[in-house]
Amino acid sequence: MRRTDRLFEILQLFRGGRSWRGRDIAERLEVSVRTIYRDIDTLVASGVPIDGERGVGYLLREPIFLPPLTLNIAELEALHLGMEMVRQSADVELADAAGRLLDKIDAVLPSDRAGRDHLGEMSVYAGGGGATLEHLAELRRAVAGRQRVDIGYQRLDGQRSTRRIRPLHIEYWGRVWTLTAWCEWRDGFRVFRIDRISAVGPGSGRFAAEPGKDYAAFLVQMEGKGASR
Amino acid sequence: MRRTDRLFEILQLFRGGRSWRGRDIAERLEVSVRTIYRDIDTLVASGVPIDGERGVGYLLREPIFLPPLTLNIAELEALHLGMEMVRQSADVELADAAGRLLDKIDAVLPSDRAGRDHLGEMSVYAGGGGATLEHLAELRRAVAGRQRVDIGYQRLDGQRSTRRIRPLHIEYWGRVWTLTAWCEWRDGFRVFRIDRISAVGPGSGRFAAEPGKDYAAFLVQMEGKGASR
DNA sequence: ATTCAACTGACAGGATGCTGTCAGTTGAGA
DNA sequence: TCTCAACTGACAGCATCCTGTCAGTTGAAT
Repeated sequence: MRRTDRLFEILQLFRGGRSWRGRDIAERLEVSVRTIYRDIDTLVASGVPIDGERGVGYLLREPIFLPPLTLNIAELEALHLGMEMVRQSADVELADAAGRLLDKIDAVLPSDRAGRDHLGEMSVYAGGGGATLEHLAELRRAVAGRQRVDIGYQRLDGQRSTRRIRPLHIEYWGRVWTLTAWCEWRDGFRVFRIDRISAVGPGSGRFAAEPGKDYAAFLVQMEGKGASR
Repeated sequence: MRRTDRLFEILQLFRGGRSWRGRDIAERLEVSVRTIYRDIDTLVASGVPIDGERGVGYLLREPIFLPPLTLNIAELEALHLGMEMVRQSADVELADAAGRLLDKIDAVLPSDRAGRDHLGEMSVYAGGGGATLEHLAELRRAVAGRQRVDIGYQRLDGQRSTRRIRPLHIEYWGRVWTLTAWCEWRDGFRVFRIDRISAVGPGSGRFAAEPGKDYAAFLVQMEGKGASR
């Protein structure tokens, strides 16, 4: 096997997410362990974020590897605009991630294209303040992990309530984030504005998808009502 | 010079934007033209979009080159979310560029991370329809190129007018796009909602930045009025 | 202090890649 | 049809890189 092919194979092993000892990689790829140590050195030197620890092995610190890409001007502008939109309108975790991604991009662009003023004569004012979205990140995780949660909610008329819900889907409407959920106490679908959710707590574990109470069923129900989305 | 260093130098030459003949590159890097033909073949084979034509030379079809990058999960989510926001809320040019960028990313991701459903249990509904933003792209260009334009505008009360303006800045507010301009007929700053601009025409060429009539002056004036942004 | 596995530096030998040259091909223009 | 520059295939010779081995180092655990 040629060296460049082997380097690629090592990256594919690491992409799987687990850690690998040098000796194990050597056996797998049928070379000496000395060769694997050199290969890992080469990958690290070219920027691949590999962590290694005696007794533990090696693994990729950041699992998503993008090979060299070429973009045109409009694609770079779209990237800058989109990251600014996320920085201002999503939760702090996604906003920070967008910022880090821009930093990575800026670090490798020529100096005439990098830098803070990457939007030129455009500005984004889409923020609603971090506080109103303090629960977005954990709700995203609850949706992804199919975890019931108990939420504290404050309706427009000021009335407060608590609900035990199955969070099904999150929507972004340009200024407002909403959560579509199945409410176990009202036994029906409800849509909550995330900026009015005042508390999120654990709500008795995970839930299984149940026909008639999932997001697909919600969409069918909404179509029946003729609601325009 | 080692070959890999020379390949990098060739990329740097192309990043300058002009075209280069094989013979000129060979002279510059002090190797034979045969070697340069091999180098260009190698760059093309690894995905660099180089165009070549007899008598013209070689140049980079897409001038922005990103070397290998590694991202974590949140950064990839931010990227997907941001590109979807652009696709739905910006003009067709930026929306298409965002789509192409996502296609490029998906093409190089492992299959478990690529694909259309990249937002998982989130949706973006930030579109206002392409028609209302039909002038955004040309206004972006007018701002960038400091070109006066004549616009047809329809105010909220239905009244229509035409204005000759110096377009200074574009703002995105989460649902609405606005254009900040110096209106030459009213001799003052005005802010126009881009979805209410019904026509854009050439407006007697370029304008020079004029103290008191640029975007910085506008911001000072807005601060004076205590307006909250 | 000792042990053991992970890791590194140095070396020899082999393998692979690279370069310039040259004859030939290609394509556009006259 | 001819000319000319851009480009390619083939070749020999050289240069560089890669690999496995082995002695030594390192660091954690005992």
